[in-house]
Amino acid sequence: MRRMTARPANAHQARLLRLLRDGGPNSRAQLGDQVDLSRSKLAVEVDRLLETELVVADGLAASRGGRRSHNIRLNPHLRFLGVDIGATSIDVAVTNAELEILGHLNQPMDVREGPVAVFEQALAMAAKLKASGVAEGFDGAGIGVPGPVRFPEGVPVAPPIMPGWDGFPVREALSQELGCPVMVDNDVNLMAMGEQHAGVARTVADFLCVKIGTGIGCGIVVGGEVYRGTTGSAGDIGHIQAVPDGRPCACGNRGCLEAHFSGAALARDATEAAQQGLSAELASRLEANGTLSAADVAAAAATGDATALDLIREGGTRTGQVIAGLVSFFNPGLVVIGGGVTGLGHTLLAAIRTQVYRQSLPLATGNLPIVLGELGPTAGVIGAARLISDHLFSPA
Amino acid sequence: MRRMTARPANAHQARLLRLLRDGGPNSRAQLGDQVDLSRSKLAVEVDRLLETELVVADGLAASRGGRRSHNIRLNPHLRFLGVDIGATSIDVAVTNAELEILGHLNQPMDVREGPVAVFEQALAMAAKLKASGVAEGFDGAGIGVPGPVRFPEGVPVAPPIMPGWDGFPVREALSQELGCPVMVDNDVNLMAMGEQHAGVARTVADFLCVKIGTGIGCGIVVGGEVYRGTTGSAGDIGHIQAVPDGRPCACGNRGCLEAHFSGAALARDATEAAQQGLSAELASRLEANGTLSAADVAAAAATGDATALDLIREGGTRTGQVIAGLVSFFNPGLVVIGGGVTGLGHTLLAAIRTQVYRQSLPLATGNLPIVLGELGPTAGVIGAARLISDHLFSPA
DNA sequence: TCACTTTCCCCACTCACAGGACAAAGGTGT
DNA sequence: ACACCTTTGTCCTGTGAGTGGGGAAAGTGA
Repeated sequence: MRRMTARPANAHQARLLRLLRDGGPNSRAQLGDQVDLSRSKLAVEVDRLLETELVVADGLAASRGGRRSHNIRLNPHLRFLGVDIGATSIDVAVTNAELEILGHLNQPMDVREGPVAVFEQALAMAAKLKASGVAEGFDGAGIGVPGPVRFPEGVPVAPPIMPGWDGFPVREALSQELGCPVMVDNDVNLMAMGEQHAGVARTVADFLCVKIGTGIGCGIVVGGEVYRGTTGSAGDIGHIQAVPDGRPCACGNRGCLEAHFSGAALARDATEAAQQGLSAELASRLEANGTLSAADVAAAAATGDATALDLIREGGTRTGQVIAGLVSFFNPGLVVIGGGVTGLGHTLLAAIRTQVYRQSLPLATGNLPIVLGELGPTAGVIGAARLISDHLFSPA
Repeated sequence: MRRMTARPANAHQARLLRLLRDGGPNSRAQLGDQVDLSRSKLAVEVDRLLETELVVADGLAASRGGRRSHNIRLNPHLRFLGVDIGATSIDVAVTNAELEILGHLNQPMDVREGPVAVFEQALAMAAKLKASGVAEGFDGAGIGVPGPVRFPEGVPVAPPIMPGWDGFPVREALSQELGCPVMVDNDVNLMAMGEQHAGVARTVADFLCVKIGTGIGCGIVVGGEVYRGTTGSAGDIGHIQAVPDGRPCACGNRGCLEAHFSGAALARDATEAAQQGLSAELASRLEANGTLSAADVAAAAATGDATALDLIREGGTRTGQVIAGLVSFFNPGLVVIGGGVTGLGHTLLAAIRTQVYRQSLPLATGNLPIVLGELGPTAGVIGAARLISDHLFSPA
């Protein structure tokens, strides 16, 4: 099929496309109820959208007590590609225009191998998804990378954990390679957008999305829009000092949150504990695999291992301390916890909650839910699809 | 003179009013250059504004090489009242529509005497200004209070340092009393708006404005708009933990920033140091006045008193620690330091800068100015006037 | 079958706005 | 002083967006 290249010609059309994306197929009449337009005007705009083939007519809707309405839906052939590049793995997914995942692949991959190798891998995964029949081509792609991004240009800037990525023209290169529009953002921002679109944050305008993976980052949503900061590094909370004169961190300071708790730090602590004989459970796992990861700690905690539980609780407390500060400052309506370590589940969440509710003022925490992300590993790719669809579904 | 009651009828008129407010009197032609409207349309809107008497014609402008243009300016009789209620004093000022201060009064007053007494005082000061001839009445008033505010209703909520203010209908009561529209906001937000309008933050979209007075608060500006948080308590950074297991704070926790550094804490520390004989300078001042304030510490520091300098430096370091975290999180384009303790001047600023530049990542601090507020005690009242003028200069 | 509802299409009418023509008012060079 | 250009303000008309009504089409329920 020929790829879509049309864009909405005006704000009305953009509005309609987003309604169809977020609300699914809809009758003309129902659309009319949601946008403040006269019936005639609505008909004109819908007809124009039909001409561009961005939307298609799709049979008749159920009657609401009178003449049945024609259903309108986004073109079912539209396909978005969502790529979420983590520190140690790549997620690639294909969605339709309603951002429903049609196919999803995950592969381990070290981001430090550099942009060329990583994107070769990602494109191979995309090709595999194509071959499986869920897509014939892509109308747009969203890319998440684990570091700060100069958003308008789609270029990573000075990413600490991604040597070799600084200044790599991700957007341009992939746009060329894929032959479709591409948008690039920080992976944490995409997770926030994912949870906002299809997860726990659907109804909240201002919230924080804390992603604890290999590192720690925080997506900031203000008034329904991702806030990226002056240089695109907003939400970089991994290097906030959590412990005065604490552990040395790769960034050169001491006591950074990331140095005390993160996927990497947790694995290191667990290994140390196992070697010191503090936990038989962890020690046996270390012997079995040769290394320990956050997942091992989660598993050990699930068996009731006291050392593992302590590690999680202490990490949660540290994280909670930092989040408490952010809550006082930002007064969000919701805090979402996500990322690789969500496997640590309730133990972690409880520790974070305890610390936040203890340290922040009642006015800010009074009605503040702190919850785990709902979408798990799909949050990033859904957010990526959402990113590019927001871009494409806005007036040209 | 009859008070203005008109409001702009549409977004174009609102835009023009704001241009005239921020840019001063202007010719019709120059306005046309700034507002992407046809000359005919512009003429119509300007004529309508002239009819409402919100703006007046004002002679001829200088020639730009052809026929001279007529000057347009906001009605010179418009008057806004700005009231900034601090913890220990009240500032009241009258501005014209261009937000230039025409008269300004300051009086000590303890906010804990309650809203009735405080507003009686504030209204008396407003009356005094009227009597001095700078205003015959007010077309709008902005009020700043030192605590969180439910912004749409203009009602303080659970203000820690203002017992008796919780739920007091400030906006409604003052609107009745003054007979003009009133908007109420947190004093820190108003300071931020003041610095944005007429101070150091004129050209910055995203910045933080840290006010260190009796307490510590932080105004947050995102995309040129003040961000207030879900419940209006955003920016309440005084109770972020700065010192683990530090001093007990009135809020019930330990180690809050405010407990370690603020006007109140500084006065306490200085008194203690004087009593312990650590500083002859402070001791003599204590003997002279009976009490010590932040201003005494500033004066002592100016004479080179080591103890006073140490107190300031330590406080600046603490504050810097917290700000460093906020900078990592928020990635602002500017940090403004203001409030009562700006008298501590460069010593404080240097300590804060050192700490922030040391603790935050280069990407966030790379091009981050940290400066003192430019407007001093007038920032609050200018911000208050700006608040109400923003309200009045928006489509009804 | 009939009365009623809902949806959809068509058309005339309103209104905002742009943009051109022109006059008024001022500069600039000879 | 004069011709000529530039800028500004006003008037007027054309255009295109959008509204709202009328009525046909298509359905429901009694």
